[in-house]
Amino acid sequence: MSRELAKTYDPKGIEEKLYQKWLDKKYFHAEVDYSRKPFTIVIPPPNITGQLHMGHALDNTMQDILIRFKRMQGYNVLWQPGTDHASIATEVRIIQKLKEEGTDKQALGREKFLERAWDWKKEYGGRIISQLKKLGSSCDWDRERFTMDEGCNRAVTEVFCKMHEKGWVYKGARIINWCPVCNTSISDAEVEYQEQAGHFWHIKYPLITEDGQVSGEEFLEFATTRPETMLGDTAVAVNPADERYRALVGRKVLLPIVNRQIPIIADDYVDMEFGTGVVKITPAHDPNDFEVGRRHSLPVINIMNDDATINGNGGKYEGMDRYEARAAIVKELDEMGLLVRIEDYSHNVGTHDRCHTTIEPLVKEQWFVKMDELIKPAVEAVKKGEIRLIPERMEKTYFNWTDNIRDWCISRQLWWGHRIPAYYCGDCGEVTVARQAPGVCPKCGGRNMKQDEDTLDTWFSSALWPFSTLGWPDQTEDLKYFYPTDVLVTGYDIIFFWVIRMIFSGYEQMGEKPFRTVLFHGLVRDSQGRKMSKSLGNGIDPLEIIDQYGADALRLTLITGNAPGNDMRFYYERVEASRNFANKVWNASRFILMNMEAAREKDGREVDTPAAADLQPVDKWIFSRLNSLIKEVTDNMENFELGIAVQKVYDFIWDEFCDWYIEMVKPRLYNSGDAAGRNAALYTLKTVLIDALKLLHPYMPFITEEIFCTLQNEEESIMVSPWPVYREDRRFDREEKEIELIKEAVRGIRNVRTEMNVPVSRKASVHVVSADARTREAFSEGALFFASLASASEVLVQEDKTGIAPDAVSVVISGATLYIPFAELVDIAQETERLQKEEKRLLGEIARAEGMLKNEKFLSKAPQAKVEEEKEKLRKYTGMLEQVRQRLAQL
RNA sequence: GGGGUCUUAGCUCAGCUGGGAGAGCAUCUGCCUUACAAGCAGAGGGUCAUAGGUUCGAGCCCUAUAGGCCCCACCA
Repeated sequence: MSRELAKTYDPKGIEEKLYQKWLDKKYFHAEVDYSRKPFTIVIPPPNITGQLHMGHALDNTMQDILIRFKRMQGYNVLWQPGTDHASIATEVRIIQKLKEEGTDKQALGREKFLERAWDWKKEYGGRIISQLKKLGSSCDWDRERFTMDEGCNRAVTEVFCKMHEKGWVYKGARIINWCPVCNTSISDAEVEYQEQAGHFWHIKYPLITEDGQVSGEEFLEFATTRPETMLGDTAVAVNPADERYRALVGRKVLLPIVNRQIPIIADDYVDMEFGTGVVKITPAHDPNDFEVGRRHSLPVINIMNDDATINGNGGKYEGMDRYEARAAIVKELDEMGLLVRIEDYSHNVGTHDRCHTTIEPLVKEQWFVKMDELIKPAVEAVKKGEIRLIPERMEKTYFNWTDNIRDWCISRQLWWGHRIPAYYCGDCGEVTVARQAPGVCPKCGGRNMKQDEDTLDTWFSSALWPFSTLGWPDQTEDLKYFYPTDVLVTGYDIIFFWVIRMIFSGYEQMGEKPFRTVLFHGLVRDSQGRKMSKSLGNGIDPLEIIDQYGADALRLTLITGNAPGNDMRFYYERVEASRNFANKVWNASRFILMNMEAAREKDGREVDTPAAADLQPVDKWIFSRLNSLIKEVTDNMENFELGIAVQKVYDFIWDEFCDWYIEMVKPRLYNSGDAAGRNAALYTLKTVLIDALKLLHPYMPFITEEIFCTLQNEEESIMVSPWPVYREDRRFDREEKEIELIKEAVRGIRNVRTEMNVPVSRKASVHVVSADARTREAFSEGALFFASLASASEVLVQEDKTGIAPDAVSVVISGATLYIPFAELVDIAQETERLQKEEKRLLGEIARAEGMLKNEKFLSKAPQAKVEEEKEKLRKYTGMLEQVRQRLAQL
């Protein structure tokens, strides 16, 4: 920025220029350095299919704030970036594209398909990275990783093999969630339950009589929401305690259509209270039925193909879609007189969270991770506080999951992902899990080895991210130095998918937690509180916001006015407010620069450190205020209270620094012939501004950098400048109090003037009357700015009321009374009314304080400091009341 | 069914470990005061969902109730 500054801040151009500078200077780059303490964050790797959305913007802003804060504090910070191959999401997109081209996955073949996927990665994988850069993210891009790069692949294989050796990765035929559209199994976490209106079909099966005949009279009635699954029924169950059916247990019913005799079994799973107390059991297509089937050694009859059409076990329904079959079967049962009735029924249906297809529970051979042992250290870690979740309530969600955990189905019938390192011998059928493809079967020596066709759940590799990115499975220096990482910032929506899995993986593979703290944020919603989504078309593109208002404004908007873990609504008005703040900072800086320039011309000197005696009480006041701010903001940030911290900086800059301090020093800058005094003021302005900019920098990196460099007239970056620290020698309690008193006086006078419709331009003299010498001195010292702020033609400080017109307007503050003798316009009645109002207010205050102080229990139980505080207030208000009453008496 | 969370000014939300209710936007009134009208100076506006309880003292802690949102869960 040149010394000539535009009147309004325009982030365009500036942001790109500065980001390039930071890159050129390698400020983001981290190297192992044992002389400094590390601070590490691994990025939640965005999907290569992704475009930057508000959620990313929020997530990455938070991380960047922590990273920049810690960097300035002197930590050796590493923000490890990278992207995720997003197995299923990417594969679906490519399939879509193929479809548009009139071809499909099968026609292309695995190898060609993967080529296409890598092309995709090449083309779009970098897009989101460049978008993160626009946001100002200070990631170490030299270390950018990808979940399917060489190192991550090795990590995945290593973990799979190790856990297999341990018996924690196993293959088995279990009931899994099958997506018939994506044609793959999915894990429990990927199932999304949706309330759907459906039907309850009440059906009856004929009983088989004692002598093996189909009864024409006796039936067993039950209800189902999925009649088509009857094709795979292998039993009918009742509760063992159910008197109604006790005699029937052990007998059989005829499964209509299929004409199979199936047993009536007793199992506790059946709820006697629900429906007729009879449940049809389809082990192959219902998780509960599967368990029941295992307990009773029932056959498992799979009736469906992978595309959810009925297979050969469905007899004449073979080839029919599951819903077609449902209708046809209901019709046939009805014709057979076995359909009792149909009831409307609303129930939860499991759907695939990607495509929202109703999932089909199927029994299939899949790979699983055994969870019961693995999860233990992860539970302990959070229980013991070794890993801290913010906000704390997330622990409940966490434990809710860990307490009910089931084995994790990790194999996917997809091509884009980490192929499972299991090899099957075509000769003897031996399964070999190995880090390297075995050329021959270790059992029979056969050469007919084939690798498992399946790939791994995309979260399998994400779970290793905190250490795979640092070089694991090699024992690298990076790993030793940067691991465990410090903070993980992420949305609460992926706590199950990712956070928990990283935690147990960290303990299992590294023997150590992956991070100390998890900082959760909520969702960014639209202005009506709806989730931003493509289908609703209500998404707001962060890049457009950046383009229009600047990255700083966007970042500030996302961070303020919301508590950790809470969802927030996105309003343009709020971005405007943030933009306005940027402009405020810009203009305050412009003001200082202009005055520095003026002083250079007028006084022929640069701003330098003034003699202690040249610093006035106002200067000490703002230093003292800044000092407190530094302490509070630092504390808040250490405690991850990012929104609170920046709100304080905002208030300080706008209210205290701009609206008060700058206004207070103007007379000194403009009028004083005293170069030393001007220098002291400029020094204070500049010094305070620089520290305030530093506090603001993590939130608004661009504008703060631009101003910082201009102000110092040098290239040094604010992002590597030291974070301000609290200084005892900049604490000025007395000056703070005195300036606050003057502010109170100014506000009082402005109030009265506004009430009386006196324009600012009409000056009047102000008499400050106080019996306290120190107070008089304070007003005398501040007379110059006090006059300008209070529109006073002159300020007369005196011990008593001598020489003050009896009809002067008065303002009572604590410890002083101000008199403004307006020559003509004082309306006695109005003035009396005003003072009476004030009297009433003071009486209220006094009553409150007295009430507390008269309360014995308050006096004995409240902390002494609190009691003193109330006593002090009582004294203050009593004094003020006395003044007001005296004044009233005069009128 | 279990759990979480919210209910604070017209709107959107802050309010940390309990000690006199805040911000932004909106509204109203003055101001082009030589950094900023994306601004300045003022003003109005809240029984902090309801009912109890704990406490000297409750927006904050406890219990119940009402309403909203979210997550989890295999009731066929």
